[in-house]
Parts: sequence; structure tokens; C-alpha cells
Amino acid sequence: MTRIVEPEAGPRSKRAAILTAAVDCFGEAGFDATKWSTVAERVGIGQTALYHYFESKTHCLLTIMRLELERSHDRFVEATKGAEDPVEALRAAVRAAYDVSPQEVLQMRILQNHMDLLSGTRRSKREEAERVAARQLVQVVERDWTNLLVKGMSQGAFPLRDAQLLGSSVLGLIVSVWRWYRPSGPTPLAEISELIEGACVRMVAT
Amino acid sequence: MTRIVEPEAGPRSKRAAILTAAVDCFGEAGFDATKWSTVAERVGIGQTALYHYFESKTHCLLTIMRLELERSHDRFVEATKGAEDPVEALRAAVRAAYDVSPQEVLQMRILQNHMDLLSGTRRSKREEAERVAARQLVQVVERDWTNLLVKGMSQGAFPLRDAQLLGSSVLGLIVSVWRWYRPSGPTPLAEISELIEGACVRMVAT
DNA sequence: CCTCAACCTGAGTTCAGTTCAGTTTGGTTC
DNA sequence: GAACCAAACTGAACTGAACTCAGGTTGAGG
Repeated sequence: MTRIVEPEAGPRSKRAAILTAAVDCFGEAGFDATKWSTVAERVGIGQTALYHYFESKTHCLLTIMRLELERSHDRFVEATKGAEDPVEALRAAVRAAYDVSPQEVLQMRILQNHMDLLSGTRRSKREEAERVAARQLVQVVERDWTNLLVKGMSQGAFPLRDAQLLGSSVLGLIVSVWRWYRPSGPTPLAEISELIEGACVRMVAT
Repeated sequence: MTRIVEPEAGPRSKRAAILTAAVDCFGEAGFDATKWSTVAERVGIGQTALYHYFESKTHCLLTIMRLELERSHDRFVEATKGAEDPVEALRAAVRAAYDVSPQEVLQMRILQNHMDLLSGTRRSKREEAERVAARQLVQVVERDWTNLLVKGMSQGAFPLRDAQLLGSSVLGLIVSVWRWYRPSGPTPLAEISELIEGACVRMVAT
């Protein structure tokens, strides 16, 4: 478990600005559809300056994905740490998953649309480091949900089932929303959150 | 609703061979990671010959996705046409969704990994035609599931809920499996099918 | 004010995808 | 069985976006 040390920002670093611009572009237009030079333009630097911060367009994408995974994990821990009752913990975790800013919606969309990148190994060092870190975080998040189910089953709050498989399924159900959800769409996120919360509880606790 | 007429195969057409090779490559290595020329090699033709059958690499991908969506829809209709009881219809539909060949597993994986392509419009005619057809088929498949739920609710077999949202969720849960499932993995598809079948019934019918 | 690392740039390279300008193949017609 | 022609194919050239290179600029700390 090699953690990536976030490059500490020099006072005139544009790393954060690049990430923000990239999230906007990749999230709205899609990774392939957005030119790397467009991101540079939006930040107000030449294209080659991007390579001072990221080894490649893909390296930037993988960084966005890792950061989003870290965020998801942190929010899960935060949301469930207080709850005693497994059903309440599950509900809190689902609500936390949908308690996100518009920027974070884009990040989740990007993450979901490019999960397949985490399978194959990458050529360059820093890309591969981000990939491995992200892959590990996926497992961490999966373990988060699985552990929640295991605890509930052992306490008798949930019927006994394959916790690993059911955990992945619950997670899959929750994140599948990000493939189609649009803030401008007809369904508000609160409504989605509520329906999915109920669905998860029925899936697990019935 | 403009249906795409499948180019009827001349006796020495390699279209089918190209599609098969492309599904293997795109499914195993990923679309971006596989060189278009590799597909040509595997079929045993020069790279430029590919353009006799597909306008572009992406056009081929979109065709694969459309064909898979058509298949999914057909299987759903086939599986549910006999069933009277809504719960049995739901169970049959889920089982049908996982009753697939290894080739079809790859096709589902490709479809899931590139759903985002269906959002933005395409430059070229034939690509755009495939994209629109695929997008429509996504809606058809969503309607398949939603209608199943509506029927069940009106018959009193399922409690009343937002059928559209719940339908998308059920579908999302089912297809989320294709992101991580590998035939070589530890969990057999039969086991997954069974767990998801139960989960869907509890989600919808409880 | 001097220094040096962080930050940036324009010009050039690469390479996969694609286009072009034809050539081959084999079934059909007379 | 020769002529024809559309489907099938090819090698060479082109394109454009990602990336490299060889330096130039800037500003915070000494």
C-alpha cells in the first residue's frame, strides 16, 4: 500500500486550476472528446505547460479518479462512524453517497465512465502509480460496504447472504445513477437518493 | 425511429469476422488500448480494408453496441412473453440477462464501458446513425423493464413506486455486474444471477 | 539585488487513425 | 470463354492531437 504524496502546491502552482478545468471538460464533453489543449486554454497557459503538472492527459484523468475515490471513502467513513443500528448505518451511507456538489457529480461521472482504465497496467511510472492507488481505493470502498453488511448480518439485523457479492451489488446500484443523472434533468437528486435508500434497505435487510 | 438496415453480406464479406475480432480485442484489452490495425491483422487483411466495412474505429464500436442492445431487448421479450405472474416475469427477465455466452459477456462489457459515447452527437453520417439507433435502443430496454414494473404495480403484485426510476435502478443493478465480472474470476455467473434475481425481487416486490 | 527552482513557451516529433488513387478478384452476362 | 463490373482490397501519403525538446521567464527567499 504505497500512498501517493500529493505534490505540495507552490504559491503559483496551477495544479488545482488544471484539475478543476479538466473535471469540467472531461465531465461535460467526455475525456476523449475534449482536447488536452482546451484544458490548457481554459486555465490560461500553453499546452506544454500542462506537462509540468501531469505526465499525460491520462495521468490527469487517473488523478481525478483517485481523488474522487478518496473522497467517496472519506465520506462513507464520516457518515457511518456514529451509527449503531446497521439499518441506520446503511441509510446514512446511501444518503452520504448522494450528498454531493455539482463538481462532485462530474467527478463521479468521470470515475464511472473510465473504471476500465484501472484494469490494464500503464507504461509510465506516475500513471501506473495513480492507477494502482485508484485500484486499491476501489477495493477499499468495496470493503467499506461489505464490512457494513457483514456487521449487520452478524448482529442479526440482515439475513445471511454472500456479503461480498451483495456489497458489490449495492455499490453498483448506487453508482449506476451517475451514468445517467444530470443536474438539469427532470429528477432531483433528493428523490433519487430516497428511492435508492429504500431499495438498498429492502435488498439487504428483508 | 429509423432502423438501420444491416448491410447484406456478400459471399466474401469479412464484416462478421471483423466484428468478432473487434469484440475480442475491445473486450479484452479495451477500445482505446487496441490498435485498429491489430483488428485488421487478426482478420487477415490490411488496415485500409477495414474502411470498406466501417467508416471508422468508432463506427465499428457503435455497431457492436447497437447489436448488443438489440440482442438484450430480444432476449428480454423472449424471456417474459410467457409469464403471467409479474414476479415470475421479473425473475425470468433477470435470469435471461445473465444467460449469455462468453462472447456476449465481452459485448456487454464493451457496451457498459462506452455508454457515454451515446450522449454527444457524431461528426459522420453512419456513426451518427448507429449512435442514434443505440440511444433509442437504450430507451427501449429501459421501457421494457419499466413496463414490467408498471404491470406488476397495477396488478397489485408490486407496491406502488416511481416505476421509471425503479426500472432504471433495477437495470443499473443488473448491468453493473459486467464492469467487474470475469469468466476466469472466482464467482460463477450462476451464483451472481441467483443473488441478483433475489435482490431485484426484494427491491421491487417487498 | 541575486539566485535558483518552479514555471512556462514555440518549434518540432510521433503515431494511430484516416484518406487517396488506384489494383485485384470472382461472380454474371452475352 | 471473353468482357464486364461491383465488391474487396492495397501501399503510400496525410492529419491532427498528444507529447518531447531545448531552452527562456518569473518571483520568493536569501
